[in-house]
Amino acid sequence: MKYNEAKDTFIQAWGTLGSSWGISRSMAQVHALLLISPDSLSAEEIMEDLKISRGNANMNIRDLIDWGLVFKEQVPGERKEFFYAEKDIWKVAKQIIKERRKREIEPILTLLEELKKVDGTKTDKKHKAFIDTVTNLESVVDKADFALTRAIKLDENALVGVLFKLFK
Amino acid sequence: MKYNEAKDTFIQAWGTLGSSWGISRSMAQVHALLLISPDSLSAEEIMEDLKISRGNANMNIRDLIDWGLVFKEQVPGERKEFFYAEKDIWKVAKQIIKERRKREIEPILTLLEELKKVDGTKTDKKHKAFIDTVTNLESVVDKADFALTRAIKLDENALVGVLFKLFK
DNA sequence: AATAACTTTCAATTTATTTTGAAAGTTTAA
DNA sequence: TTAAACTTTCAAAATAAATTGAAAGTTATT
Repeated sequence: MKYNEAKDTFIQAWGTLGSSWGISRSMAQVHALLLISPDSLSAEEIMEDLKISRGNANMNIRDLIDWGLVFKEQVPGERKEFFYAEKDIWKVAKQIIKERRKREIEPILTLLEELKKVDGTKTDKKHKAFIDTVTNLESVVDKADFALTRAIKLDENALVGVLFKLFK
Repeated sequence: MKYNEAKDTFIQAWGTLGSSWGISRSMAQVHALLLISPDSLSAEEIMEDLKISRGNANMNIRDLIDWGLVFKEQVPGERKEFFYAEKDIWKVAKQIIKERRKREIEPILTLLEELKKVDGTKTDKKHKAFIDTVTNLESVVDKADFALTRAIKLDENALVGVLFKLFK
């Protein structure tokens, strides 16, 4: 396979995968492009390469910076900004977990805590089922949260090592 | 908070969370409704409760069955089908991981393996960066896959126990 | 302080996804 | 075997999300 074909396949696949995880296709594609670029790229280059508009490029670059996955850089002698991605995929994964935890897990736990306070009596079947589900859900989310928080403090191999030992 | 308010809040929140993980709002809502229902529900009841069309209800129920999260049941003396969800959230989580692994992780690993074969020489900077990213990505996805495969074989508390020990 | 280089914004548009609902299909019961 | 009960399908419509691009905003240069 030629380089350009492989590159396009990669960017396209990353975009598709992104969509199925709630990340916009363009954002995933900008990320993919920066992941495989040895040098940092300007907004101009990203637009041209992915054939997207200036506004789209700008917005997705900003979002990636917000997610802590992309950084900007000043190149001496150049006025415009250049962007590069964190290349260490384990760091990338940890960063994504960290952000989603903050954006999604925390609010959900707050909500579940609130929902447990619903009015009702033990004898009401619907009330009981509701409390049971919410309580069980909170317990699992809580434990997953704990596990993830610990996992992202480990290095790439340690987590696997731990789980491996458990099954040896 | 009154039961009905809590119920609606829960269903609505679950729908929103679903959207941000690539699951359609309705599908997540049908799931949420079944999770908190003490009894199994007919398509009719689901449609009415969530105010969605027959086609939409049918389709999302089928998808949930495909995902292994919902089951159908025949109620003696009734012609229509009734549906109920797996209530054990740890089992639900394991099932979702299992399905996403099959649907998404496996194809990605196949693709990455393929992309490593791209033509090029060691001296080409772009080629090298591409191979590095793909290789690193494959290594992380592989390890995550391994970790997840092991994790879903554990019970709800064991995983937390393992990670806890590691940090004690 | 004027201009050029560059970045950001956002209303309008396009594209993608979800939902509807009526018709077709299927199953069960009389 | 007919009809009623129920389920599935799918083209059209509605909704939601992403994208465009031109104008406004900002910053650096002369």
